[in-house]
Amino acid sequence: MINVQIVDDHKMVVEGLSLIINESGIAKVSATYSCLDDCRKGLAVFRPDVLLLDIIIPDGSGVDFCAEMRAFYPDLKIIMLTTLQEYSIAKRSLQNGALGYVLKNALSEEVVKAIETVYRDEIYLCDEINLLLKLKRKEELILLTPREKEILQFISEGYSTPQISEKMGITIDTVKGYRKNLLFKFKAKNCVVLVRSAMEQRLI
Amino acid sequence: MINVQIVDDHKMVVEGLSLIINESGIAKVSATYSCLDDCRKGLAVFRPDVLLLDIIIPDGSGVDFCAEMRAFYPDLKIIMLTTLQEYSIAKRSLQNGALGYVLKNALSEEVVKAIETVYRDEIYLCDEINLLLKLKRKEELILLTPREKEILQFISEGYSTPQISEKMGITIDTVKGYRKNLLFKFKAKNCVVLVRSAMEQRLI
DNA sequence: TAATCAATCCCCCTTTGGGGGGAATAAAAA
DNA sequence: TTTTTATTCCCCCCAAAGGGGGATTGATTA
Repeated sequence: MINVQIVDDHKMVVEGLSLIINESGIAKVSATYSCLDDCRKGLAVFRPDVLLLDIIIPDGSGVDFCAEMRAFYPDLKIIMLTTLQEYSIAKRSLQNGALGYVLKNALSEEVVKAIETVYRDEIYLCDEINLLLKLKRKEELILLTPREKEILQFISEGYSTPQISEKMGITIDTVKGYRKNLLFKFKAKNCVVLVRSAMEQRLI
Repeated sequence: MINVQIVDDHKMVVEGLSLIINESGIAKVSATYSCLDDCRKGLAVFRPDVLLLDIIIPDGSGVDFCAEMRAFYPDLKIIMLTTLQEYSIAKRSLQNGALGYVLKNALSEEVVKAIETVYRDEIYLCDEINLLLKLKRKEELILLTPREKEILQFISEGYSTPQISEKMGITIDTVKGYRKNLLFKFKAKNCVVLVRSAMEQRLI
């Protein structure tokens, strides 16, 4: 019997999912958490074989949490369970050590299949994500430096270049340089598109 | 026995929810749909007492669909079932004739309670939304004219004022006028904030 | 050691954005 | 009928954005 735990703040998903997993006969849900902090504490006490992990969680990002838990518990198999059908998120998750990626609009049986697969230490991706990864394999992930993230954040809050330069204690020209570089990295024709892309990739 | 149908593209939610509603003994799920178009066809054939309606659906907006269905079937009770804990969405839903608003991170029992309540033609709001509506009662909803929506869309796609004027066949000055008006309506200091707010309110 | 890269700064220039006004038209609502 | 509202257009002006080119430091990495 595979020991499974779930992190998701949507109680309805958790309840429905638990029912289905427990009835499958091959796995059972030993604990559920609605936030990352609870999960952190729970895993320290009682460690499951497989962790089903949502990405949008009130107290943090499931993607980052994935990397954190993999560092602590290298044997833990993590399956991302999310509504986000986006290449950048899926790729980031896999880079952070997730073994599975299942969309919430998949059938529940798919979760059971995913649990079995990652338990054998194999990767399980639902069809939609598999396709996305194949199609967009060439597209590179946008990696931002800390300074770039700061400036992106200020831009998205509507601050102008002079205002940002004052807030950060650097010259206007430096800020301008970062702006240009951000536009280049995102292939965005202006700040509006830049912020929109960043929001869609959950970088803001 | 209250007759319930569900529209939600997250099959896991639908499956879990159906189990719980059917086991409650007071309601049963007679059909489920994963898109609005299926639901439109289904309701024409077999009409339930209560419709549980997600807001983010692949082929359209649950909020708009709510108004559409209420026009066709005035007796149909609609409960919005969503992850969106946002004032503007909740208010828009109620204005469009929804009788209930339940967050997906509520307990499943809350859905059963909501079904019973709206079946008696009373309004059911989960606590979080009730609080939001009380707190933000003064904040006015942003209503956009068709032309404003078009221009907002173009702005969010990164087009400049001259480009928009060309695309729409109106002068640059007219587009400028709309821009200024949009900034005013959203109380946004520039286009970046405008688009960000619009995205957060799902107007884009 | 040589090469990268993040972070900082500088110059040039043109286009776009945004704040301030105002006004005509036609349709819809009061 | 009067009033509101959506749509359209016009003026002025300045600040900000964005495209192009560059350079220097210091840390990390190959």
